[in-house]
Amino acid sequence: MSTRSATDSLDTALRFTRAHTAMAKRLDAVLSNRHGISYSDFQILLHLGAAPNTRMRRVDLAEALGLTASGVTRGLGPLERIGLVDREKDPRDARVAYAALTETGRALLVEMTVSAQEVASDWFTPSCSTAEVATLSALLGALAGSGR
Amino acid sequence: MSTRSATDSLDTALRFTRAHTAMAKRLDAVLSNRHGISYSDFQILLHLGAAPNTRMRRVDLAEALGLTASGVTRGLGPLERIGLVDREKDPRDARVAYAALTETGRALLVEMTVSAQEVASDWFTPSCSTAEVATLSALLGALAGSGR
DNA sequence: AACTGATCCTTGAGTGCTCAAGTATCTGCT
DNA sequence: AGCAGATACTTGAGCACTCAAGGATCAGTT
Repeated sequence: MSTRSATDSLDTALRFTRAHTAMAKRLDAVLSNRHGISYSDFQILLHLGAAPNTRMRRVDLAEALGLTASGVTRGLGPLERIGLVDREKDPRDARVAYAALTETGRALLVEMTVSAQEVASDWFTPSCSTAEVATLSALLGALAGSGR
Repeated sequence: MSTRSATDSLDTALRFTRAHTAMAKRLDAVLSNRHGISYSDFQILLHLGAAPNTRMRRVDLAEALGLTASGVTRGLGPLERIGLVDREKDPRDARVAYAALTETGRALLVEMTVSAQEVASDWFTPSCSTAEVATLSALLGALAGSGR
């Protein structure tokens, strides 16, 4: 019984990574082809776009994405270089460096969001009803929240 | 309406990767610490263990894992070197190289599976009931299946 | 029996992360 | 005022993949 449920969990975990691999590949392929930006970079832009003043501390960005601070530094590098994101200082705390969306960044984000919504919707639809996507979303939300 | 459902899909996709990142990290940390083998290597061993004669063609392994053939070659390298997996030839087709679990590989797999079941179970439990895990598993199975 | 195209696998270069270690700055205790 | 520890960020080395290209072998056609 408890054994049964444990093997179910492992099985679910494996399906989880299998499904996620497929989804991420699809999203990444379309976003890269259409906009020249990877799925992970898009995630960064999206979070910045949703934040007040479209800017965030790097540490908070890492927390929001489930990455390390290191990963955020690496990801932000190219985005700064191509002018989508700006580096801003905090006048009160010299340690922090904000990442802020530029005007071009905001514009690109809008376009990319349309593509991403389309891809995500197409990916879920054939196997899941709208209600099922909602269920999935709720479960994933709980798991992502407690994840750390 | 249709717009609403599209933004839900994107939101679900983001939660999906957020939750998966957290889960994979956890699994990886425990398996690496306790057995010195990463989560992705464990997945390879698991699939081999479930296959007839505990061996598979590399191409089939790639398909099962959702990876490219290239990724499988890279992952198998270290496992062969430390004696968990053997390379076997097909007498009828000189192109194919089977990956086969060794005796040590089978033994380690059994131990690792116990750890992995425990971690997976612990990870799902606080946020999901057993029934919810079952629902999740079914949805993910459908998505993973249609993924390609 | 040779030519064409598909299949299986590997390799070089590059991406996107990780951890561990290091620098700089801030905060609180004494 | 000064020191201790926490916090923010960066950097070097390394891991787990990817794609594109290439080599070897096989199966079907002529």
